[in-house]
Amino acid sequence: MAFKVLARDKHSLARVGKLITRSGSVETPFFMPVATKTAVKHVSPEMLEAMGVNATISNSFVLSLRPGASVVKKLGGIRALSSYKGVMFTDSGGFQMYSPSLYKGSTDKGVEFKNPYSGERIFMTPEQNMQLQLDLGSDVAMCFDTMPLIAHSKEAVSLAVTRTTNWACRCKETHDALQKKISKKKRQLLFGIVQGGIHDDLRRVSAEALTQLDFDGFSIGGLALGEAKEDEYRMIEVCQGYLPRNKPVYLMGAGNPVELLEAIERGCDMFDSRFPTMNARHGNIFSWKGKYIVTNAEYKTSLKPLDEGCACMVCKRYSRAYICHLIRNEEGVGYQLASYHNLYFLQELMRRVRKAIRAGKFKEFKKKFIREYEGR
RNA sequence: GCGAUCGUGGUGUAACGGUAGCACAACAGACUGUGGCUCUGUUAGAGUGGGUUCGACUCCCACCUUUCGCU
Repeated sequence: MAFKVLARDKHSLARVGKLITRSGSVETPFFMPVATKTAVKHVSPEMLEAMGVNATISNSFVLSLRPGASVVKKLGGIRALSSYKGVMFTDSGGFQMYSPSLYKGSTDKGVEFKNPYSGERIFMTPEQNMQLQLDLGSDVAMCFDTMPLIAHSKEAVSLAVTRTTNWACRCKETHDALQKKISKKKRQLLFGIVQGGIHDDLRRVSAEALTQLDFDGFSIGGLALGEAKEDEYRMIEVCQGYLPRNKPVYLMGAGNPVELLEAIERGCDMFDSRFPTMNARHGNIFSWKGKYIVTNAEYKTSLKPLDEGCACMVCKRYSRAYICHLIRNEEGVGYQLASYHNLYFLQELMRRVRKAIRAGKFKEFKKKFIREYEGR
């Protein structure tokens, strides 16, 4: 069993659980930073450990380009490469269909990508992707999915759902076969991904089909990409109506603090996003009193910490003025300090959420947080 | 002193006898399973004075200014 529920909220689907992998377990709900090439931008594995981040997600497709699967395999996997101690996820690369510079096209067989470094074309099948993620040695792998764009027609999204389901079967079959000789406790976990855009019926079709396969967890993909928040939350609700309640649910790509609480209330257990680190690089700071932009002129001379309610290493020591100055002048340390703070903020938010759920006070916690964060 | 030359937002520049455009900077915002990328708004300009003209940043004159040359 890769997942255990430890506590449930009485008034919603919110819950505290434990994701158990071969490299350790992580309490849910949790947020994992994006470490595409096994590094969170500007934040070392050591710093992640210091702030209590015990899971990250890297990108198998990007790692296959550099340093390459054979190099990583020779080293003994991405943990040996990075020496990060937490649980390591890998994403398949399906999301890179979203990137015009990498994605060329796809068929029922697989996806054609372009290697941006060499220009050469790469054709990747679900089977190859499973082998790749095993070679990289992550603790949790994601299915190779087909990512419909928001702008796509319902017909196109429907085709993406069919293909994603088909590929999920192939991923599961390949993944099982490749790990047949490995003991259950030492196996890499595999999550299926629900697609379906913002269409209730397509989400249902996708979720029901995936549920037929015995995945270790289920991801909800294709959201948090600019659609209306009400559509996003409704899609989560639709998916949750068909996904098994004894498996972890992973909302992919979500990283906005309020959005995380809304998703947790609707039964989601885990999240990843570049939102906190990307915002940090652009000077956008998360705080308990809301998001603000520290590079704005008014902070040039502010000696306050980024967030007066924060206990992180950055807030204990550095001023807004310093970080404002560093980021304005493109100093890497500025990106690092802001990224550290934003990631710490989400970690602390998740800690408080777990505590509130355990205490039976999730709804009150959420209400209070949103009121203060959004200033109303 | 004489001659030539230059003068357009904070900076660098463009066009034109008929609404002064662009880039950077500044100011504000966006960003959600690659990207210190990128995107979106906003502010802000004709050296001074006169003349010609329906109309002048544009043509003419004087002064001031820049740069160069000559004595």
